[in-house]
Amino acid sequence: MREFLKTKGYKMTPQRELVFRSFFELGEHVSVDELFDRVKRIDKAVGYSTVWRNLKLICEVGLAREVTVGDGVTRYDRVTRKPHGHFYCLNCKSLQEFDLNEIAGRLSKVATAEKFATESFKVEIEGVCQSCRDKENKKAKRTLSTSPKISRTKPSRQK
Amino acid sequence: MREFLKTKGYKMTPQRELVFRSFFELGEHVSVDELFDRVKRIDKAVGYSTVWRNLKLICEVGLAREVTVGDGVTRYDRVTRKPHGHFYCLNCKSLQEFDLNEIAGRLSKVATAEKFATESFKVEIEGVCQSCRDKENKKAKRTLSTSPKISRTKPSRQK
DNA sequence: TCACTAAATGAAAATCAATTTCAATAGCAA
DNA sequence: TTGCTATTGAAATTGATTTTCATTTAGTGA
Ligand SMILES: [Mn+2]
Ligand SMILES: [Mn+2]
Ligand SMILES: [Zn+2]
Ligand SMILES: [Zn+2]
Repeated sequence: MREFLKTKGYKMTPQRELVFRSFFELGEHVSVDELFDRVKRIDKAVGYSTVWRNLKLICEVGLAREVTVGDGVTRYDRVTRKPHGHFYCLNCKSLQEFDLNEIAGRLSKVATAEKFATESFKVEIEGVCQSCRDKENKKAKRTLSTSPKISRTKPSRQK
Repeated sequence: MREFLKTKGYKMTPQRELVFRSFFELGEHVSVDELFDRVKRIDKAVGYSTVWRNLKLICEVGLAREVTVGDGVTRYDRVTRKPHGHFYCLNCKSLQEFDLNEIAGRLSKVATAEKFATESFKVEIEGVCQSCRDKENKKAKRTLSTSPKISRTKPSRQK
């Protein structure tokens, strides 16, 4: 890792080391805040901007990609294996991955047909995950009179 | 229109009328700022928040959808005909649409297989559009020595 | 080992789109 | 008309992201 960065003109520092390691431990769909919390648990002197900058760097060198699902918080997704799309649960805000190889093929064709030089795909399915629907069903059984539907309102940017 | 809104408990006002009309005139992939500018040209007394709120309302009543391409600016897309995906040119930031009916079918299958209750799809192809590549090629012919590649850097949120 | 230089850091400030607040205004139903 | 409520516009707030800047540090090579 140190060597890898050195060839690109970057230096290795304890903070960078920690941020990188923490990111790869956390794995998928990590937000800056989540990573910052994680890093702070080990070294509370590390600054937010350091975490942010190193997350950007991880993307810069091609080890992660930004994922924006429209809830106002950018997540960072480790670049591994084959391309994948995301299920985004509007209720619990979780992300699940699904394979994209079949669909990617079709998208490539479309892009070629339209003379578009593809850099990447972004495929997202918004809806409600099974776990949320199960919970909802249980609740519905208890409360037969009213129908407390799952709120599918788009989340506000505020906490 | 007035009647349509009335049934949902909304009132019609000159400002609302103007915002709605302007939105449908502009058509596709409109940002709040763009719409605000347009509206202001006709009535400069209309406030930004009024435009914003009415754009939200247009979505609320199902006439438009938000489109987020990851450049930090939400666009609003008139809901028409069949579902479509977007080409997003990383160079000129333009959006082009492409048909999604074939791909949508596959996505539905994937969602069903994973017990996910789909609400909507979001399919985006990032890359460089033909027009941008043409310009680039012309430039390359003139300047044979250097190679002034198109910047594919993700745009900053700042103006 | 030592000194030098560019890169990196942390705190704070700035930016920016999005959203809310609030007092004043204006639809519209009765 | 009257009264109630939705709507408006300006300004303030929010929350994520990004930059600034003074200081520290990694890596280089004498
Ligand atoms: Mn992922
Ligand atoms: Mn569109
Ligand atoms: Zn869920
Ligand atoms: Zn272009």
